Amino acid sequence: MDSVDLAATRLSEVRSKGTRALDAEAFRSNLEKNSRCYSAGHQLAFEGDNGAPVLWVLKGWLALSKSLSDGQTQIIDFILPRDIALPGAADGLTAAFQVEALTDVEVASLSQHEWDRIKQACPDVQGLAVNLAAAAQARMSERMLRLGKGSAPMRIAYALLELSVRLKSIGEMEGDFIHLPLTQQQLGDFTGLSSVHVCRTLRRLVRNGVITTVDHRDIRIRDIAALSEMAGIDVGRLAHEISPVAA
Amino acid sequence: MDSVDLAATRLSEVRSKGTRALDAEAFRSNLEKNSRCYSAGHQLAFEGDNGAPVLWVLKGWLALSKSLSDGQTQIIDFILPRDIALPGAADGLTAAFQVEALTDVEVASLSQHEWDRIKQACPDVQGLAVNLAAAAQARMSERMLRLGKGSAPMRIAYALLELSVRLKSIGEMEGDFIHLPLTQQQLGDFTGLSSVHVCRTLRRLVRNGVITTVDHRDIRIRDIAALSEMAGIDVGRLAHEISPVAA
DNA sequence: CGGGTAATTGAGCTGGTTCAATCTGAGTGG
DNA sequence: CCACTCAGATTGAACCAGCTCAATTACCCG
Repeated sequence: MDSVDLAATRLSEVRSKGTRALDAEAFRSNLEKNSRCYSAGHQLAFEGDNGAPVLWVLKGWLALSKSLSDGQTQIIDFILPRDIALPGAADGLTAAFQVEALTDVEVASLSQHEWDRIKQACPDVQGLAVNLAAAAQARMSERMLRLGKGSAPMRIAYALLELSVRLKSIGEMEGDFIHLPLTQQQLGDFTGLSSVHVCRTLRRLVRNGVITTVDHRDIRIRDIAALSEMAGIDVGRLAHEISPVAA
Repeated sequence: MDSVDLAATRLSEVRSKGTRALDAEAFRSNLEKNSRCYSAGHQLAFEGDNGAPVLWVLKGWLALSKSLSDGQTQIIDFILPRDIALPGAADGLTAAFQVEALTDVEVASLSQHEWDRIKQACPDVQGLAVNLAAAAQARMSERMLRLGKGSAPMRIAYALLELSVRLKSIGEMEGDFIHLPLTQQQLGDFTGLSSVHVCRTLRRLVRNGVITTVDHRDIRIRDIAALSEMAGIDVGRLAHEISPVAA
């Protein structure tokens, strides 16, 4: 399945109520026309940039992050395949986030104007965007709760579960393995912890038999019940709350 | 100006591109029909409730919050007059937040179905919703950055500035005074701090002449430059990034 | 093999927490 | 007008989770 098919798949899921196929065609050609590849580590945009485009990820991971003046960085969200990143601030003019490719990525980049046009032409896309935005808000809220009030183990456990749920929903989870294209530093920027403490916390999870790690990047969840309890969440409920188009 | 006029005002701002006035009428009558008043402290919804309605706030403040099983609470966002709260999770079925009235409020409550209908009938409302959602995401992101990586003074300073910007944009800021209908406990739930530390941090701000407090609820910003620096933000830029319909 | 990045581990420090005592101010009833 | 009450604010003291600093190890790649 190539990457455009991936997006089309998600589209067809949404199109369950039966609207015009032509819209999907127009949209697909637009995506194809605009899609580009970038390699891991590439910066697609910086905070404060003008003319923030809409980014439709076909393949790979993006990180949306914000930084303080002292260089401390917080990863606000990960954008996975089939997701749409709207890095614009409320003024619609500047980017609210820095956007970095965490893996090699294939991304369709649309200007605000093109994006508006596509949404008009294709109600499916409009609906998909609304669903994806709701999912993004839901998972950000769960993270904020833990960022504000949770312990380090809870934050790490939640991050692993959130990502496993999201990967599973796009068919990129193999059994109970998740591949995280992240350094411990980045996992710390995501969970609001120092890289050192991420390491210690992960080691403790391994020692307790909750997870095992291979290669520092591939994590196997051995005891999902323990992990869920640590994260303070029921995995089934989480999947409902943060997955777009659960139906 | 009564509360429905308030909402209509915001609507007319958005309607600058000149669409049908009838839509606005239909929408107004729908709002009027559905608006209700609740008194401070009233719980409008609980996390996990079924059939989460859309809440259009005409008057007063709401808090959207989430809690851990040990009772620790994080306030995810405040909903101010003219804002629309979408407390639904991604599944569209259950509420992702607890919704509490912080003051006496007047709120129009719409079911998902009514909300969809209004958005269809009145593109202005659709556009407004998109703008408000973008603003909400932008301010949540700023807070996440500080929740993950900022010190207590930075979080408090940012919270004060965010709220002052938002109050100013709806004309509810009198000079350099902001009235916060919040206990220090709630301010702590918002900033991810204990109420004790909120108190200490506010006292320090007062001691340094950055703010003064009256009555524990009315805060006067005396040195906005110092507060901005502490928050790590430029107030003008913040206003652009988190204010819907800046134009 | 050398060089560089990321992970791991140890040691000590500190910002923010918890616990607990007191203080303040707005009601409330007599 | 005062005494009583109760929620919230304030302050002190002790504690600790997570941080920083620093050294070492593991791994990848040319």
